[in-house]
Amino acid sequence: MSTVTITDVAKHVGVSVATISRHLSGFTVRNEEKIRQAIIDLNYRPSAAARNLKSGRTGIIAIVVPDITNPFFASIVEGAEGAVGEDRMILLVNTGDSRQREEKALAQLFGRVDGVIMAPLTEDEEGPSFFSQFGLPIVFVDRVTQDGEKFSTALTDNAKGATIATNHLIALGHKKIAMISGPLSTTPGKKRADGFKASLKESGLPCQYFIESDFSEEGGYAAMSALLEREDAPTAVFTANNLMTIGALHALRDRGVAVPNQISIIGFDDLDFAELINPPLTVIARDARLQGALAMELMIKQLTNGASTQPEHSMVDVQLVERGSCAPPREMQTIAFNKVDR
Amino acid sequence: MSTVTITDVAKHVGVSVATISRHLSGFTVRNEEKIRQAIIDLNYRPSAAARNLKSGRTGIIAIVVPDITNPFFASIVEGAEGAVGEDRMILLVNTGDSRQREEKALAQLFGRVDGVIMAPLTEDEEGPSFFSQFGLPIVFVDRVTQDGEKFSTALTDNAKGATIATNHLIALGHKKIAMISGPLSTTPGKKRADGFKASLKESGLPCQYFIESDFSEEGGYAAMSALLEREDAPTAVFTANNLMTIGALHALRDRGVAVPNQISIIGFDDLDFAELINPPLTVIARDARLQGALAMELMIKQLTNGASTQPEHSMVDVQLVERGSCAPPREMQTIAFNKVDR
DNA sequence: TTGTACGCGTTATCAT
DNA sequence: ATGATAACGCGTACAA
Repeated sequence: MSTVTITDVAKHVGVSVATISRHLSGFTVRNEEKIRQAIIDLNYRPSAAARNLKSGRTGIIAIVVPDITNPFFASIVEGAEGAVGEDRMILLVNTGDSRQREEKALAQLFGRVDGVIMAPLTEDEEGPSFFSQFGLPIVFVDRVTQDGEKFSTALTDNAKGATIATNHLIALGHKKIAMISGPLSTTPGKKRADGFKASLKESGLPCQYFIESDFSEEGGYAAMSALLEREDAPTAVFTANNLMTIGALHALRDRGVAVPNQISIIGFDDLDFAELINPPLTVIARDARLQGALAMELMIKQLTNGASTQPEHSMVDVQLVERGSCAPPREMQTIAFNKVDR
Repeated sequence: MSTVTITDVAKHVGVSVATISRHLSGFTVRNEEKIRQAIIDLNYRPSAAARNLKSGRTGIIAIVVPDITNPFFASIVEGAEGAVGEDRMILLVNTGDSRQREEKALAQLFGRVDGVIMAPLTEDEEGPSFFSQFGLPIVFVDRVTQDGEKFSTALTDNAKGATIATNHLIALGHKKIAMISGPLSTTPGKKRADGFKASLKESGLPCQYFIESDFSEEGGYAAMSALLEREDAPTAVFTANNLMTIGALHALRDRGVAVPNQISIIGFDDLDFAELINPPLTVIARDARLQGALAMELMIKQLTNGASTQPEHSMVDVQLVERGSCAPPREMQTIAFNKVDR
């Protein structure tokens, strides 16, 4: 147990604690060498707790995500980690998609961290107001809450991504286009659904195959299965996140539905193995690491500039990555196949 | 800024700070209701820093992993998170495979956390002696350092997994079996290589296709490419972790090598999409979440029982998950194909 | 049951 | 440049 304090070092060297403290803070003092040696000999480490108490700061930034095993959030965390810098650390909270855990975590966080980067479960939360009430800086990443405008955000251009995906399918000639959507209570869920519906409307297509699911692999599986059950099944589907895409692919595989011959599929968020599956998966991609890094930068800016900082909003761009999972609908394939599939 | 302290509450109610403190600790005091109300009215939150200083504990357990975007480590973290309990939290440190960051993080951790669960970069580190010197409880997960025996560990039965994988290939009739190994300086790297070599030797097969790589996707790609370059290429390959498996699959795909007809492949660690690729991937699987949970349990046990606790070692089992990526070598396929592939 | 007063380890202020 | 000391906010032994 390192029960050795600054006082012990001071006594050992024969100076006052103030001198040791100053040396630690980088000031020039008299017995530099002796002090350095004493610190090593005694194995002295400053107490973080005492420093926190004195300074009111902890040097720790919390990052709250719904599910760390989702590769997207893992990348967000990695990006944030990379941008946190030398003298701060990250406290990860994985809420496991549980509102209870999220609330509890938020309460616990106060006083332990200097700020919170968070991807809230849903938009209708009181968490953030809770924090703003206490003056703890907060930055939203990927998702916001209702009064999210008042805080800095690092989001994705969700609507644009959904529009690109939908238009891609429309351009291929699809008329019966499905969307397996995320919860409309979340930012990305809502925005992507909006983008999808807007594209459909613009092209004069009806919105007949819209399923609100839950961003999970199981949800994607169930939704895709339901879609395939329908008498008049869609010829193309847009899945609103990586996990649901995986689930949908499993459903397709289990039922022996051929992609893209029988159905086209495009997912939001790239997957590590998108090129390995057969056919390679066409997706809307974005740089999640960058998004995490941006969130951290916004947080550090707030921490540096103080409470008076104006909230800033950064946006990560999306792009279409065409691989092989989208093709014209079957009735058009003899005409357009060559043009599109290669 | 929540600059409201316990003193403010005490004054507001008209009692002493001790009474408030006792109330907070769950003791029965006189003005329960008034106190409760005052706490709400004033928005009082106990200072974690002050509590830490007093108690010497932080309620935070650090978990140090090399790469959080590796799904395996993400699952470890998730498992640990699930077992951490109500009144503790997790501090995640992602070292990004950098020894520097790892060392720095360890130093920063002291005083901020009650214990450290860690997957060290390599076995030849001084980290643990560093910790034992300071009396900070430590539990190794997935990997240990040289003197790891002295600490609690939550490992996988790596040698067994490698043996099962290798024997599976041998049983199919393969003679030219390659291994794309992890760094021999790491626990899993070394143990899996040992298991592979032992199996070969037991069957009287030479070890001609052993490549030490680095557990990364790029490394797996390079190693697989090198293997395919060889005049007398192997007919089967065992990849020592998930990322290298992905890399190897990419290399195979890029060169148009058919699996399992031209080459069989089996990987250590299951993949989310193992069933989605063509052919579905045969793997050695283990329960990473359980492993993380076990590590956390060992840590909590140590924290509860104090420094006198004897180190314990828990082991997570492995199992063969046969899918479609392994078949007899080409020259035998006419004979054995039916028997094995279905 | 309640209040007083001290200590936890550090940093900052004030004199020297 | 240095030393003594107050203060950070909380918990708790001690006395009442």
